[in-house]
Formats: sequence, structure tokens, C-alpha cells
Amino acid sequence: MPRPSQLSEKRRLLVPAVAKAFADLGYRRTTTAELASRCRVQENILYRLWRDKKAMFIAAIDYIYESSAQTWAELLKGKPSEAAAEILLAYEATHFAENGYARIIFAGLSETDDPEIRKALAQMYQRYQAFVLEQLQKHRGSRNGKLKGDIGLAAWGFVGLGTVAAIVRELKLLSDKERGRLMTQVGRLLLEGA
Amino acid sequence: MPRPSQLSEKRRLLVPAVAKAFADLGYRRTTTAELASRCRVQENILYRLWRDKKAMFIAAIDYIYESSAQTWAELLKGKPSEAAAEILLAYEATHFAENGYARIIFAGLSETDDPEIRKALAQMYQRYQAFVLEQLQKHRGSRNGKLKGDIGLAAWGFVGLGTVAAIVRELKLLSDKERGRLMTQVGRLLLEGA
DNA sequence: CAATACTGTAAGCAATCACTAACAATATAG
DNA sequence: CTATATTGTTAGTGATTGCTTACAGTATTG
Repeated sequence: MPRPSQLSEKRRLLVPAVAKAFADLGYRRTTTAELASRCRVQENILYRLWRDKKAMFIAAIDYIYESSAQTWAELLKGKPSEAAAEILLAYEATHFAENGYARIIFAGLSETDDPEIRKALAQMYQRYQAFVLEQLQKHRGSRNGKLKGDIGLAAWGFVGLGTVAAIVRELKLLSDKERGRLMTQVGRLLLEGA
Repeated sequence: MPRPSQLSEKRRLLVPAVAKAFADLGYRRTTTAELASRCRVQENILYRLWRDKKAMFIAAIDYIYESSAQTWAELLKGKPSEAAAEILLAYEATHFAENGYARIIFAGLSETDDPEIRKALAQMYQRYQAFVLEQLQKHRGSRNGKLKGDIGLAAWGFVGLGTVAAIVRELKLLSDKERGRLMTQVGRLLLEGA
């Protein structure tokens, strides 16, 4: 018997560096040579782990949500679930999109006629929306406010708020402080519903 | 004296086709050969009109807002200014991002470390926000509701709403009907303020 | 007319880059 | 030990593509 494959393990190990590269450089300026260099391996190795450059990109997309989810789980550990929404909102008001991964998403969104990329992005967005929705339900469940309208749409509103916050950060359209106020203020609006 | 230059005129003439190409294909898959073909000219001609491919892309970015502004002006012609916000919201609930130009923006957002691209995008976003803000002020000015918080941030909220609507459309995450409800429902929330 | 710059057409080049082939070295299971 | 598949290293290539050069034709002004 030969030695057992460690491919999937190696993939997990390298994905963060791959994601960072795409986040720093976008898709087209992230050459496979650059990826190899950042991963401290030869290009060849990458092609044993992933079919082609696109597959590396998709792995980066998948990693984004996992990375967020891990941060959130850490943050909410031991906290009461009704407080989760407020805690997350306060945290993201200052830290949202600080890792730069949003640029991976933008790069992907300009390639949405590729079915695999679209699928990966769709899955990622649906996960985000589902997570937000869960927090919203727990939050609103506690109080019995006059909640009007579909709560699922409010969750999508949050996704939009996050997106514009990332854009505003990327383009330096608002100061950190103003961007924080944007998140908390519009966030609170969505949290409570009209 | 030689014949007068018609360069700027020709630029105006070709920009819509250029923008359509970038919208259809993204940045990297839009080759200069493809651009030339769609414009029904030789590549060479394009390089007389713009310094390089990036300049063509930036021209496309600039065109996006102009295109929207023209549509809106048409739509609001002869309408009372207090009604503008509602009219626009109702219109965009079904027509937002239908031209596909959003993909130009996403392509640009993944290249934001280029100063010229960032500048073009920042200008475009600021124009959109300023326009929305203007409509919001006219809308809220008419009624004297309990408007809490910074109205400028609400305008950024609208920009976020538009962005998520474009994403949701691109990725087919919601049906047309649901997306319309997203726009109107969250839009109304932002319109009135908490 | 004539000078001058603009417009159109064709061909091609230099550089980048995704991807591969070939081979040596190594670790594991029987 | 040995067979087998994995891992590491080097080099290279075919294709794409942004951009340029060169030249012929044309319209406009003095």
C-alpha cells in the first residue's frame, strides 16, 4: 500500500493564503505563480490540489463564509441567544470587511455567467442570509414589537447593508466612524422593523 | 488647417457598446479585440480614443451614472418633486439593474487598488448617494414625520439596497416578485426612517 | 488646390500566464 | 525489503492578448 493521500488536509492548510491573494489582487492579477509563491510551494502542487485556477478561486469563495462563521461562533460563545443580534451588529459596525475578503466576492460577481462561480457565490450569500435571519428571529422573538413585513427580506437588507459598508470602506467614501454609524443606525432600523 | 477632431464625439458614440461589452463579459474576458468587434471598428481606433483598456473601462464606469440619470430625468419629467422618491422606488423595484451594468461595478470593485478605477467608482457612488439624498430630503421635507438619525446614512442605505438587489438578481437568489418586495419594503423603511 | 491632420485597414510583436511533462525523492503498507 | 503511490523540483510551451507600427485613403481649412 502506498502512503495515504494528504491532499484534502493540504488544501485546508493553503486556502487562507489563496484567499488572501485573491483578496489582495483580484482575480486576473492573482497569477498562479503568485499563488504558489504565497503558499510557498511550486505551481505544480497547486494543480494537484485543484483542477485549475478557477477551482482555487471557488475554494477561496467557500472559505469566506467559513471564516466569518468561525469568528461569530467565537464571539457568541456563552452569550444568551437573544443578545446575539446586538452583539454581532456592534462587532461588525467596526470590524466588518476588515479582512478584505469582500474583494473576492466582487471579483466573483463579475464572472457570474460561469455556473460554478455563480453557484459558489449563491451558496455563500444564502448562508449569510440564513445566519442573519436566524439572529433576527431570535432577536424579535424576545420582544413583541410591531414587526411589519417579511423578516426574510429584512435579512436580505442586512446583507445589503454589509455590502455597502464593504464598498464604502474599500473606496474610502466615509470615515471609519461614519461607517460605524451607518451600520448601527441602518442596522437598528432593520433590526426592529418599521 | 486640417479637419477638426471628432474624437470626443466618437467616444460618446461608442461608449454604450463598450459598457455593454464589459457588462456582458466582465473585465478580463472583455478583450480589446471583442470591444473593437462590437464597436465595428479596428482595435487601433479604440486606442486613438482611449489611452489603454483601463481608460475604456473607466469610460464605461462614468457612463453608468449618466445612463441612470437620464432614465430618471425622463421618468420624473413634469412630476411634483415631493412624489419623486415614491415614483423612483416603484420604478426601480422592477427595473433596477436590468441593464446589467452592475457587473461593470463589481469588476471595478475588485480592482480598487488602482487609483484611477477607485476614483471613478467613488465618483459614481457619490453621485448616486447625492441623488438619493436629494430625493429623500424632498420626500421627508413634505411630511414632518418623526425622522430619527442622519438622513445621509439612510441614503447610503438605499445604495446598499440597490446593490443587494443587483446581486440577488444576478445570482437568481429571489424571484422577480420577491426582489420587488425587497426593494419596496426595505425601501419604505429607509424612506420613512424609524 | 494643397497642406495637414484625421480616419481606416492590416499585420504583427513582445510579454504574460495558465497549465503540463518529466523525473527524482520519499514515505507508507504489506 | 519492496512495491506503489505521493510529494518535491525544474523547465518549458502553446495560446492569448494588450498594444504598436506602418501605410493608404479622406475630409476640411486657408
